[in-house]
This record gives sequence, C-alpha cells and structure tokens, in this order.
Amino acid sequence: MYIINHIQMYTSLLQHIEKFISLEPSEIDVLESCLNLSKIKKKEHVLQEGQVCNTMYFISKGCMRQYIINSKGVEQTLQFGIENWWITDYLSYHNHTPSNFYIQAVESSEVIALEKPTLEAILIRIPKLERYFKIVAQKAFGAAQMRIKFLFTMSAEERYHHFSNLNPEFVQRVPQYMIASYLDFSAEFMSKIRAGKV
Amino acid sequence: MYIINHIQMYTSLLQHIEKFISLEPSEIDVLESCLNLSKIKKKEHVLQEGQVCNTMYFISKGCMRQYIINSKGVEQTLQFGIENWWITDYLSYHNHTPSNFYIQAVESSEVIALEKPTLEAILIRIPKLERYFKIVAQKAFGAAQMRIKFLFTMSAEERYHHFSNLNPEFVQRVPQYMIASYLDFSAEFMSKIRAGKV
DNA sequence: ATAATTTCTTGAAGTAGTTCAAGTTTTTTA
DNA sequence: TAAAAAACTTGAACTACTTCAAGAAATTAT
Repeated sequence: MYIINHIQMYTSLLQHIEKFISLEPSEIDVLESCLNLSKIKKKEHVLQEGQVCNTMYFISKGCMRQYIINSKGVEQTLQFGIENWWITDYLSYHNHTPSNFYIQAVESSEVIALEKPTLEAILIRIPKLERYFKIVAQKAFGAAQMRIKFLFTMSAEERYHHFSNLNPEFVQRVPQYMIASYLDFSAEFMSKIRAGKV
Repeated sequence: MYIINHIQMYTSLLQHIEKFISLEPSEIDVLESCLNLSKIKKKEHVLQEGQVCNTMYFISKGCMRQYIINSKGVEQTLQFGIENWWITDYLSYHNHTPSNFYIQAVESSEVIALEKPTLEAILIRIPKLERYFKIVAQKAFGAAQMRIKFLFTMSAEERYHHFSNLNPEFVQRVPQYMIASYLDFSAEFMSKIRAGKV
C-alpha cells in the first residue's frame, strides 16, 4: 500500500523522463528515494526577486508562473508552467546570482522541488539524466524563440486569439490580467478584445 | 605541422566545452576526428524557412543570425550568434518539423556544423557531452527569459542604450536595421534615437 | 449569507511607436 | 574608380496601443 502510493506520487515525472530516455528499475529506485512532493498553496512564492535560485521545480499538478514587477509596480508574467513542465531561473541557478524574477503558484499546486546539491548527486548516480535535462532545456529554448516570434509578428488581438485557440482550457483557468501581461498588453485592452470592441 | 593546425582549428570549441566539463585526451581525439570547420560567406544561408533543421552550428568566428520575414516582407532578427555560441532551430531539430526561421551569416564566418547523426554518434562515445549541451541550452533559455523581460519593461530608447552599452563593439559590426528589428522597433525609429530626435 | 477582496469592464484622452516617401550616405562590386 | 547596391536619415501623418478613473461582477473568506 505504501509502496504503491509512493510510486504513484512520482509517476508524472518518471513518465516524463521516460518519454525521452529509458531508465533501469534500479535507477527508478534511486530517483524515487531522492524525490519528494511539495504542496504549494495558491499565491505562495517559491522564489522572490533578489534571492539566488537554487532549486528546479517539476510541476506535477497545478500551475505556476514566473513574473516580474515593472517600474510602474505592475506584475508582468514572463512564463507559465503547468503539469509536466519544469520551472526555475536557470541564470540565477547557474551563476549563483540574485534572481530577477518571482516564481509563484497561480493555483494550489504539487511540485517536485530539486535542490541543486540533490540534483547534482542524482546526476552523478544516473548520468543519463543529463540527456533528459538537455532535451527539456533545448525544447524550452525553442519554445521561447517561437514566443519571441509571435510577440514580434502578431498584433495584440492576434496574439490573444492564437493563444486562446491553442490553450482554450488554460484561458478559463487563470486570471485574465496574467494572460494579458504574458501576451504583452494591458488587462484593459484584453477586456476590449474579448468584448469585440477593438 | 598538420597536427598543430588541426588542433588549432577546433580550439575554440574545445575550450568552450572545457569551461563546463573536462575531457580526457582520448575524448579530445574522438571529437577532433568528427569535427570539421566550414566557411560561410556573408549573407549565405545555412537554414531556410520550411526546411527541417538537422544541424547545430558552433560559431568559431564571425556572426550569424536567425530571422524571420514578417507579413509585410520585412526581416526581423530573433537571435544573433557570435564567437562561441551555438545556433540552430531546436524545435525543428527535435521534432523534425519545418523551421519557421532563416539562419544566415551576417559576416563571413567559420562554423563547426554538426549534423544530427554525427552528433548522436559523438554523444554515444562521449556521454559526458550531454552535460555540456544541457548547460549550454539552460543558459540560452535563461538569456531568452531576460530578453523577454527587457522587451516587456523597457522603452525602445532604453532597449537601444542598454544593448549598445552591453555590446558597444557589436553595434559597430552589424547593420543598424538588424539591431533595430532584434530590439523590436523600426530602423527609422532607431535612426531617430541615435540622432537624439526622440 | 454577507462582507471583503479580487478581477473585469468601459470610455475618453494621450503617446510611443509605425509607416511612407524621398533623399543622402556608405559599402560593395566590377 | 565608377556604378550599383545597401544602409541610413528625415519629417509628416497616422494608429495600436496605454493610462486613468470609476463602476460592475465574480470570487473568496467569515
């Protein structure tokens, strides 16, 4: 009973890893012994601007976001993370420099938080995971490039429709003003787009 | 004589790799036997929109850029790559899908072009390189996040000054209209910023 | 259920940028 | 070294968005 629950807890991460590489049963054991699931309450932060980011978060349930507060005091979402995404500030993580970002739960979430020393220890025991993290990062970078392309080439209205066509359920799930800032326009303008007043 | 030249050819990539991981002499031999340097002439393309991107390029000399052509027929630069950067379309590379981008030499350049089958063969012989590519991709993603932050929070003029303070030599090196599109404003507006007419 | 808080909407006024078109300067090519 | 091509500049007219302020609706907490 305990074991079954234990295994189920990490199913999402293990399944995600096994999309890209295959693990031996012994490696799965090692991984499971090192992982633990944390619950993050809605609006709780796992990273604040100015802190060094020392942790990678795998989202197994819920939704997180990375945001900044601009010079006018308004929050601007740079990145959302949902089930099966990793979220962290890689620059702060690698360079041990204070982060420019906040990372916060948009809704109550479950994450696997991997501290740098733990992760490095896992990578020494299962070097093949380097490949997994390589692929994850390369795909994330590719997605960031596409995001910049969309920001450059589409009008605000086009960005909204494109995004909500691709993620219809997501648009229901999170506050509009977060999506507006993610798409780089004001919450007021988003309201007008939705009302067809533009 | 031959050997010395041969080694010198790949110095920049080997040095870059050894910033992040350490290689055995035998591994260096393997690498050198698999690499070759290509010269790309100014304005020559190594990737065209619609092609599947099957190659990663390490820039050992010169400057490359990734760009799109927008709906008005204007080129918009999404990414520059200079000495010691990798450039590719990771999404097309991983998913075997047609690329959205052009990759072109801004000035005559020397690159180490690694085709996917060659690279995969190298990674099997030197698995530790997975870690190198992981770190490269994670840092690139971190840089992309900062880029989005700057696009979101700074005015056109601030972006221009920020960029030219960080890269004074670079601004001399490449045409202004490419920098303007990289910073997401028009070439005309950049001209006015530089003239102090704004 | 009620109050408190958060999120969304609306219109009016303002502005940071774009677009266009034409001319000038610089760089490249033959 | 002349001609052609590429890159840069300028001003005038325009527009896609922002900002502000106030109220309405939805959600959350008690």
